This record gives sequence, C-alpha cells and structure tokens, in this order.
Amino acid sequence: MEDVAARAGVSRALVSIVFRGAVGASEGTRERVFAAAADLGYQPDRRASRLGRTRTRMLGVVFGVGHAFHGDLIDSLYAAAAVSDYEVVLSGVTPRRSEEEAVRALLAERCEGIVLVGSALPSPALSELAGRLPAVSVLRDVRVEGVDVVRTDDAEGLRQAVTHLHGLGHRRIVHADGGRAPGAAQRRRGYRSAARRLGLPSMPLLPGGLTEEDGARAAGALLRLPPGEGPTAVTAFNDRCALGFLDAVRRAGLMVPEQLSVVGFDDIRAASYAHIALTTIRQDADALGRLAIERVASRLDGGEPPGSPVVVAPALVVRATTGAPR
Amino acid sequence: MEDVAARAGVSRALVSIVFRGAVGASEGTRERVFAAAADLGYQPDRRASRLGRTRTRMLGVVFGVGHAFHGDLIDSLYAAAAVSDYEVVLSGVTPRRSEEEAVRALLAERCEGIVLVGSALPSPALSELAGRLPAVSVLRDVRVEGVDVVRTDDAEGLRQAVTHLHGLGHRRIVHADGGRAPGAAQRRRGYRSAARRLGLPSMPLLPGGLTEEDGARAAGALLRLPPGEGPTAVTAFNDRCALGFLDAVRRAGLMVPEQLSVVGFDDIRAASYAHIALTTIRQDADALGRLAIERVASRLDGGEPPGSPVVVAPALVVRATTGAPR
DNA sequence: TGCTCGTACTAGAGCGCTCTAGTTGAGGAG
DNA sequence: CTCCTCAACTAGAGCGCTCTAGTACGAGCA
Repeated sequence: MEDVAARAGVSRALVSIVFRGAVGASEGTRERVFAAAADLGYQPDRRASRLGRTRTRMLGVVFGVGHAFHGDLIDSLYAAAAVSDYEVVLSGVTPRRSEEEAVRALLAERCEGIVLVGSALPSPALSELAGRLPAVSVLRDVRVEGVDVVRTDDAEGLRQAVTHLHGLGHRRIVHADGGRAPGAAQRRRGYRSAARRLGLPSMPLLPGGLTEEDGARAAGALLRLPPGEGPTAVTAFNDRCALGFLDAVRRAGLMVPEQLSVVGFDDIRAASYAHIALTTIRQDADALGRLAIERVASRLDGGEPPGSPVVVAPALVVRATTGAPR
Repeated sequence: MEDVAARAGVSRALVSIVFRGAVGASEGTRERVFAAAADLGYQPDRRASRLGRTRTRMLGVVFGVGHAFHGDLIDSLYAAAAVSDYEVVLSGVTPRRSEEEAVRALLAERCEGIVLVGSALPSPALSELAGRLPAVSVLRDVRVEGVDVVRTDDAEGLRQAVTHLHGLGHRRIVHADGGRAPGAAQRRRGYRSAARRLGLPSMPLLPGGLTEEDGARAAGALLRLPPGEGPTAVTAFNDRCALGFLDAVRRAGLMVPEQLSVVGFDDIRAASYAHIALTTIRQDADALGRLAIERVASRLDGGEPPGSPVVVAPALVVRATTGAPR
C-alpha cells in the first residue's frame, strides 16, 4: 500500500479512500491510484481492512456440504449478501466436522451474524449462540429466544399436495414421513390437517426420511401392505425420498401415475429432469436466502430485535408423477 | 486480551503465548490465563492473529456447492488440513458466482495456497494463479506449468469397468460419454484402449454428461438403436449419469442386469443404496483430499517445486447392476 | 561469593489496513 | 481584500494480535 501511495504520489490514506470507494478523492487521483496498484499487482488485504474497521460486515453460513438444496440456498445467500454489502463466510458441516465446530470457526473470525442452514443444533447451544450475535435458522423451525427463523410453510405445502391429489380423485393418500428432519413435524401436521379437512380416511404413516434410501424403504413398507389396503397416492417428505420411493415401486412393477401417484417436496433440480418429472412442492430457495440475509442485516444495521418466524409460501409444481386414480 | 491479562495478573504477551500453546509459560500461569479467559468469555481473534503472524496458514478451497462428490472431498480436505495445521477457507461456485470470483475472494484473504476442486478455469487464468501461490487442481487433469494435479486414474477406472464386463461375457460394450467434463477425455481413452486390447468391436459413444438428465438422454439414444445393434453393457461417465440412464432404460422395459449391464464412476453415496446397488468405479475421496493438502503443504513448508500429477488408483465396486449377458 | 544458564515473563514494535482530526488552497460572498 | 466554505488531501493513532529482544531471578557450579 505504501508503495502504491508512493508511486501514485499520494498518501496511504488516499489509497485507502480510493479502494474503499469512499468520497474525498478526485477523479484524476482515483485513476492514478488504480494505475499504480495495477502496475504493482497490489490488492488490498481484507483481513487487515476488517481489523481496522469497527464492523467486519461478515456473515457466517453453516451448511451441509454436498446437500443439493443447501447448494441452491448458498447461491441465494451469496447474491443477497452482496446486495446488502455483506460478505459471506462459509463453514461446512461434514461427517467429520460437527456443526459445533463449524460455528466455532465462524465466531473466531468475528462474524457479525450467523445463518444456520438446516441446523441440528440443540436448543441450549442455539440459545447461547443467539446471545452472542444475531442468528437465523433457515429451513428448521426452532423456538428459541433470540433466534430468527426463515422457513417454508411446510404444513401448507403438504396441504397443497393433499388437496391436489384429492382434486384428482384420490381418497387413500399416505405420507412417507421425515422423522426428526427439519420441517418433518410440520409436514406431518399439514398432511393430517388436510386429510381431516377433506374427510379422507386416516392412514398410518410410512417410515421415510431424508434420502433416496429412506424412500425406497418406505416403498418396501407400502408394498407389504395387504392388497386393497394400500393407498392410491403418496406424499413424500422430500424429493430425494420421493425419488427413491419411485424407483422402488416402479421396479416392483407398479405404474406411476396410473396405479400410484407420488408428490415430493423441495423441487430440487433432479425433480424437473424430463425423465423424472416429479410433481412436487417447491421451496423458494431464492426467497429463503434473501429473507435470511434481510433478517440478520436489519438486526445488525437497523438494530431491530429478533422477529417472529418468516414463513415463505411453497408452490405446487405439477409434473408427471400424479394423475387420477385408476 | 488486555482484560484477560490483567485478570490473570500477567502481560498480554503471556496470554498470547498461552493461547498459541507456545513454550514459555508455567503450568500455573496457563491455568490462570484460561480461567480468566473463560470468566470473561474471551476468544482470540483469528483475523488479528493472522495479521500479526508472518504466515497465515490458510488454504483456500474452490468447489461447487451442492455437488455430492465435492462434499465428500471437502470432508477429506478439512481433515487433512487439520493434520498439517492449516486452516481451510471455502469459496463456493454457484450459478451466480463464478469460479473467477471465488478465486478472487480467496486471494483477498491472503490464502497461502489454493485447492481447486473440479475446476473449469481456462489455462491462462490457472497459469496466472499458479504464479501467485501454490495451486493444485483436484479431479481435473490440467497441464499448466506450476499447477499441481491430484486426480483419479480415470483411464484405469474405465479399463477396470470394461475388463469386468468382458469377464462377465460381454462383447458389445458402449460408453456414455462425459463430453468436456473433468476426467471425461481420460475415461473415454480408457474405455477405448481396453476395448481395443480385449478385441471388442468398436462402438460409437453415447452422448452423456454429468447429470441424471444426461444419462437419461444417453438411454434415449441407446433405445433408438436398431434391434440387434444395441450393446449388452454400458459404462457411464459417472454415477449420476448412470442413475439417470438406469431409470430411463428400466422405464422403457429393459431389465438390468439381465438385458443390460451398467457401470458408473465415482461411487457417490447413492450408488450404494440397497435399492440402487450400482456397480461402479470408486474414486477415493479421502486419498484425493489428503494428497491435495500434502502437495500444497509440502510446497509451502518444504519449499518443494510443483511435481508431476499425483494419480490415485480407482477401485471396482461390484454391486447389482452388472451380470452375464442374457 | 560471583558467575553462568535457563525458565518465566514483559515491553514494545510491527502486521496492513481504517478513520478521525486535522491542513491546504481554490473559489465565492460581502 | 478579507473571511468563509468546501473539496482534496495528509498525519498518525488505533484495530487485536505476534514476536523479537529484552529483564528478573533462582539454581547450579567453581
């Protein structure tokens, strides 16, 4: 920086002003500074700049690496943070790196706020975290003082799925459950409330889960049901579960959607592939990311207190895995 | 830090020594410092510590968020970096965030080395990057001066796949190609060399790609072949391609492996799911990550020059999608 | 007793920026 | 012509650490 200043014939402070894009430098000087920097291959050091500043303007994001939907969310978070002039720092959770560790790393970096994607952190840990900085949980609905929540209206999503199936003429609709996964309880609830409201017969849940394998297991349970007792339609906890389910029932000889209709949840990219064409409930990754950043930014910049959960509406996407019952 | 020092009755320098785990502090003092820090909720600021240090010991990792196999690699990179006492800084590539941008962010953080996972950077950019810091490309084989390469022996993987199928009695084996994806050219080459060596008839490539959708498209091409001209076995560019392919041919009524055998590449988690049970060529994510870190660490710590490509052996994993031809 | 040596500890100068509190000088008002 | 204003620029004190070059002191030795 010293060198750049010397070469441009100005003080170090001026170089700082120019690179921050702050007011107080003439157009000519700006150009000279940039030219000098280019000649010298100078690039400001972010670490030092953050140290000198009162605010770091860094937002930590904890996410599961390799999770397709988390990827969609990260894309949106990067974009939204740039708009509010914040910087995103990623900290991944992997089989060998716990969420606690991921959070600790972000704290040591002095992030100002933290976004937890699909967090599995226990309430006490969340509560302690929220006491240190603005925290927002995306996807998972937590009821912890100080923790903001941005999530999809999971219950409403399942209501849409059930209503769609009901509209096609289905009456025996079953839900492949997500167990303890984020959103699973709400989806279960949405399924039940819609079934009740529409006067559908109550059916036991199928044991499902987050992955394709869980979906295949749910299919196995369905196939073991006595003939005549089986459902004509299934709502799966999520798309991956639906995909595994579909694969398994088709291989068992069932025709979809002729003999069985299937609805997923998330609308991951694979759901829209032509050969899959899964009818599903779309989660708006873009809105979720944007709202998460807005929430933490407004607490940081506007001093707003944590608010009530922000709920994003899901949308039914009808493709080729649902149809009228035979 | 000042406060902690005061509370423990020592100087700031001592606190630094204790937290760095450096020599020069008595056991009693260590305890007092830690106790004081705990009372005050003090945690050292990484940014400042890195600034003060000559070395930042930070390694940047550029990866595609949401890519399952990249996730496996990240896990391994985190673990390996910890062993060499390096810190991993993630920078994700998403639809809206280019690889160039991801790299730029890492440079501004003053990373000492950079690991590019499945990079698509053009050679000039790679070359310039390598001029600034030790860089290693994982998965993609680049021939750029100064850029280290750690990759799987893709050609050997396909040779194993073809040999396996040949051993089962297949003669008409076709390859669903990966186009310009990292490793695709080598896999094509491995397929061809094995076919030639085993005296198999030459068959045109199927247009495949990285995703399930590409695999389904390849299946469409195969199904359009005149009866009798079709292959009895297919090697897919990767697992996702194989999965899409499988789904499509099965829905067209083909039995796998009775009428058609399929081999994937990568061994992503889904390949091992019971209902999928894909025979595939496993890439050793753990070894790839470890070797990538070793490479950059040895250049940084040992001053070693960039070396020749490190090639990791793949392994055939036989599951249920391959069998003797009808 | 005086000397060296090693351990435990401290002072203070950086690291590469930011930012406050200036200084300078040109232009406009009175 | 003086005074004020404002834009353009500078000096220098931080930010929270690390690290070098010390100091203090007790133990061991001749």
